[in-house]
Order: sequence, then C-alpha cells, then structure tokens
Amino acid sequence: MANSFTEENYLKIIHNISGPEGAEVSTNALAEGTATRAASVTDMLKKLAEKELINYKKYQGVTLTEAGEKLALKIIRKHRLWEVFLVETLGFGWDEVHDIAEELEHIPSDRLVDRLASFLGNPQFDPHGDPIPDAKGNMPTADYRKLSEVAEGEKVLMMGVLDHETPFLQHLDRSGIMLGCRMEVQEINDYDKSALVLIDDVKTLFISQEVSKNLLVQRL
Amino acid sequence: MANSFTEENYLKIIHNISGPEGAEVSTNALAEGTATRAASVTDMLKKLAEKELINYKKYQGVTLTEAGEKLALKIIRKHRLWEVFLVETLGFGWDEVHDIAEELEHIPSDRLVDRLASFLGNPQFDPHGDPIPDAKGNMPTADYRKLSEVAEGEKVLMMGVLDHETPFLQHLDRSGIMLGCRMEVQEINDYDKSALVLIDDVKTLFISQEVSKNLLVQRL
DNA sequence: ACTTATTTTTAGACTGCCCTAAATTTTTTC
DNA sequence: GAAAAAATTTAGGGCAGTCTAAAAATAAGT
Repeated sequence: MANSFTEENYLKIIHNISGPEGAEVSTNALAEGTATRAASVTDMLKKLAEKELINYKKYQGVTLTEAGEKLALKIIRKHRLWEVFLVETLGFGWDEVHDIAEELEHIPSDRLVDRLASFLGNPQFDPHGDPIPDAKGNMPTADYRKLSEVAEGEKVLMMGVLDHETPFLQHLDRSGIMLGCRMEVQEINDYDKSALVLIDDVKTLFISQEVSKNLLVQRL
Repeated sequence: MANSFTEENYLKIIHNISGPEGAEVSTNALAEGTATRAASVTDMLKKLAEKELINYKKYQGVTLTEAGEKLALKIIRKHRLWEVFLVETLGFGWDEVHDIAEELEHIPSDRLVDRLASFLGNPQFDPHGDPIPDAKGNMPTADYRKLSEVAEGEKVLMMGVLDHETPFLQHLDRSGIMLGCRMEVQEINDYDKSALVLIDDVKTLFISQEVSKNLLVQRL
C-alpha cells in the first residue's frame, strides 16, 4: 500500500513538468524526466492510475489527482527542506545539494520532516529560491519575473533560479551572483539581448540572455 | 557496481551478529536478522561472495572480507551519526530514532557523512552508547561491563544499552535511567539476581536481571 | 483527406530480491 | 556409527521496474 521510491519520483516529476496550472504531461516528457523509456512510463502510469494518484486515459497524457498532488507536494517539501539543511546547517554550496536531496526526499516519517522544518525555522524558500510547501501543502506565493524581462534602469533583487544544474549555479558563483543580491539593469544590448548589470552597487558585468532567462528577480 | 540498499543491510547485519571478533555467521541467523527466509539469504550470500564482500563456502557460515568490513563500518558510522543528529539536533527521544536512522544510513555521499559528523562535533558514541567508527573505520574503544556483572557496593556510570528496542528504552525512561547517570548497586537478591540500585544518589529502584543484562556500565 | 511521421501502448523478456517446496549436507542423539 | 533432527542449499516461481521490438493510435503535411 505504501508508495515506493520510484512511484514518489514519478509523482514529483509529473508535478514539476505539469507546472502550477496542472497541465497534462505526456508519456515522452516523463520518459525524459525519469530517464527511462516510454514503454516503462506507460507501465508505471497504469499502476499510479490504479492507486488513483493520477488521471490517466490512454494516449491522453496525465494529470495528478487531489491525492497525487498532495503526495507530490510532500516530496517537494521534503526535498527543499533538506536542501536548506544541507546549505544552512552543513555548509554545502547551493550547487552541490540537489542530488543528495533527491535521496533524502524519500525518507518517510512526518515527524522527521516537521522537526526538521522547525529546526530550520520553517523556511519559506530553499537555497535556489524555490517555495517550500507547508505541512498542509500550501505554497508560499511570490511573483517573480525573469531578469530577461526587466527593463533598462530598473533595480531588482535576485530571488531564485530556474536552472538548478551544477554548471549554471557554479557560473553564478564565479560571477558573484547570489540569492538576495541587488541588481541594476544599466543597459540592454539590442541584438543579443545581453544585459549590463550592476551587482550590489560594486561591480558591473554582462549577463547573456541565456543566463538572464534563468534568473528570477523581484522589484526592489 | 554500486551496492544496493539490501546488500548494505546484509553487510551491516553480518557485522552486528558477527561481533568484534568477526565470528562466522549462520544462514539462519541472517534470515532472522533480515526478516527473510533462509533460501533468500543463500541467494544474497552468493551475490555478496561474487563481489568479494564476504567469505562464503557452502554450509560453512560467512565472515566479512576486508572490503566487506570496511563497507559495514561505513553503514554503521552513518547510522549512528544520524541517530546523534536526530536526538541532539532535532530533539527526538532515544527510543524513536532507530527506524529513521535505518533509512538514513543508506544515503550515499561521503561528503555528507563527514560534514554531518563535523557539525555534530565528531561524536564518539551514539545516543545508546554505541561507538561510532571514524571515517577510516576505527572504533572508539570502551570496555564496558554489564550491570548484571557488577558486585554489591560498586558505583558505576551508565554508559550504554544492549537492547535497542523501543519498549526497553521506554522502560528505562520511565525508571529514570539514562546515559551518564550514576548507579550504586546496594544489594543483589540471591534467588532472582535482581538488584537494588541507587540512581544519581536520589532514588533507589529494583532492576531485574533481565534489564541489568542489557545495561552497559563503567567503573566510576 | 489521405498518407506519413510521431507518439504511445502492447508483447515478451530480463534482473533483483523475495518466496515455498524439495533435496542435500551437517549436527545431534542414542 | 547409524538414524533422526536441524540447517542449508537448489529448483522453480512471483512481483516491481526496467528494456527492445512491434503494433496501434494520434498528429502533421501537402
């Protein structure tokens, strides 16, 4: 009756691909997300549908049911809390914690999660700026924009990233861009959309659109 | 090539049953320890022997190889460090942490373990008084005796338990017996070997031999 | 709209870890 | 030291999750 490691992963990945509106997720997208083949995905979808964790009709794509959504949010809560723990408590870099949290997120025990959250001070956001659902599954809201959508002259705070891969995060580290830093868009280059940005009032650098599309910011 | 959750459990259990001298472990003992049947154990032993983690000859019982021992100590180190974390950092009771640590011990990542250890102050003993191997696999030594072997009149410190089950630990909690408390054996009953013990100089209670055989103490 | 291309599902098979039942080896007992 | 008892291993099979190859359904192109 309990849900396996693998099932939990499928739910989490369905949630992540599906996005906040709960759009339908295709078999191929899931095969990509789970690093398996489409045929394997179909098998698992049948199983999850049997458990009423997803809405599934052949060839139609899937969405999470109420129960599936709740479970997915639980996994995501655990993942993000562990990331906070790894960075804040153990001193890991934000580029090192994803894979470890990927394992820790499947440790069962609600008491563990609640005590961990409380030890960490019930954080609302993880080290990448992603919102952490509370025990009831409520996501803290935050309407961030991409840096690529910010106009010349605006001043913003860096609040999150869309790309969680190590190379991207390490690139930000090397550029001196971190969560919470001030950014002033001084100039946007016409042909490649790269931006000249003043960081924390001390240093300016060029940020390519490739990068700025993956940075979430908030009006200051 | 990597070792599964299940394989790790076998190694840990072989180590625990085998004891410090590395005695041979029988198939049946392992079946008991892993809560599986003897036939399943035989299958796994073949696999572990194939990987050269155990010395195995049919019908002869098993011992750990050098490599197997090293791996087992790694798992045990992780288990005990996580127990310290759960009790010291998150405030769990010593009777609640075994099952959770049983899961956490299989999270890979040497860096995680080392940082956890260092965050906890490189503890030498876990909340049940069991020694924690260091990163190289060296066990802190400590020659404890069972309370049941202590003579009348002796004063000792309570240093560990042999039974790690929740009911036993809860019984100790209710009796006010905890790690580090002083114990003075005032009288040993002749026919049932129960002991009248003064705890922390403030309260006396009877401890049955059943219990005193599971308490590890150190001369004060 | 009809043919082609893409996506998804079915069929059949493999591995890891478990099981029961039966055969074999070791240990005990008289 | 032979017969009975206990421990262990083999034989054959099940379930979860994966795979490849082939069939079926949907989407796209002209």
